[in-house]
Amino acid sequence: MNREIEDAGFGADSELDCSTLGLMNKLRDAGLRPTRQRLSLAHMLYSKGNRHVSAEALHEEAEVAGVPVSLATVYNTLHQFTEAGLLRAVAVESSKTYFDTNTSDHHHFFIESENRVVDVPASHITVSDLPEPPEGMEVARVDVIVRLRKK
Amino acid sequence: MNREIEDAGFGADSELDCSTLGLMNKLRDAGLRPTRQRLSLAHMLYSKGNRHVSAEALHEEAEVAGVPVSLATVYNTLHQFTEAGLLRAVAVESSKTYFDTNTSDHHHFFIESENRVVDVPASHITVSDLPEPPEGMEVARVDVIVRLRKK
DNA sequence: ATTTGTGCAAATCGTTTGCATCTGA
DNA sequence: TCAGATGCAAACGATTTGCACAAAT
Repeated sequence: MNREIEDAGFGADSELDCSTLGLMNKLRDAGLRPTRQRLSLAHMLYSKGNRHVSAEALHEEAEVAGVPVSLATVYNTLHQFTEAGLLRAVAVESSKTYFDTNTSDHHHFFIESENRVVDVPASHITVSDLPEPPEGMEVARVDVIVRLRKK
Repeated sequence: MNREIEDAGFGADSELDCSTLGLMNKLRDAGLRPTRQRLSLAHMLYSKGNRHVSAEALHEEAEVAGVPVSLATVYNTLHQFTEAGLLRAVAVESSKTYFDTNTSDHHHFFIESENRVVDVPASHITVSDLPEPPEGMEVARVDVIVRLRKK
């Protein structure tokens, strides 16, 4: 087991905490090999509370942290995580895609002046009187985006 | 007045109906010169009920209709219209921007399999218990997107 | 005459892809 | 071993921009 962790690229001075072990299982469960890059990215994503990151931002963060990952791999990883249900893509504005580490039922504030996304617990917004979907269609998800501007 | 309309590029066989006159005023009121291209685009946008178009789609539509407009002008026009409150940008997925000719308070169905947007009257969705916006912020708008998939 | 809009082509931005190379089970 | 992952650079699609030309007031 220790061998495995070593192989994954965590040297003697790295934290070999249960969070890392948890991540490996998280990835395995999702059918994704716990590679060095995926573990690093997962670590950055999930060890700081709920986050909303763009591919570009995560890539830079990795560089700063001295973790060599190509941008293409960041994109691949984000999409794989999303497909696996480990992340959720948030569509706030049609230019950048934001990935939300919070996959539970909730909504979003979008602060337009800062291009920043903030979670709003689902319990704090009630959507009712939803109309019937057209024939043969069903509701996949309801996204509520509360756009905020400076007062 | 008729002169003006002729200058705007509407020949003898064009419909010089009040809809066109209305459009000219609509543009003037928005502080936009009623040029040939803007009038044509406005006409395509507003004479067929509520629509959700992408720049690319509108550009093609113009070409088919024999109205020569460059794609850059279509983009410019759509943005100008949006700033003027004549259109509303809908963010459904982070790749294409859709422009909605319905600027009144309402929400959207998004049919993922067809990349199609459909209006839902605001009266058919109730959003309640909205949380307090952070200090110094106010709600600019609440967007509800009901994502549909084939059953 | 002066300001504003238009078209084109090149530039940019975010994202995806092809392919040779490497790595984990 | 060998399917699966990575990196790089080139390809891509949507959108923007710079600038010469044309049209509107």
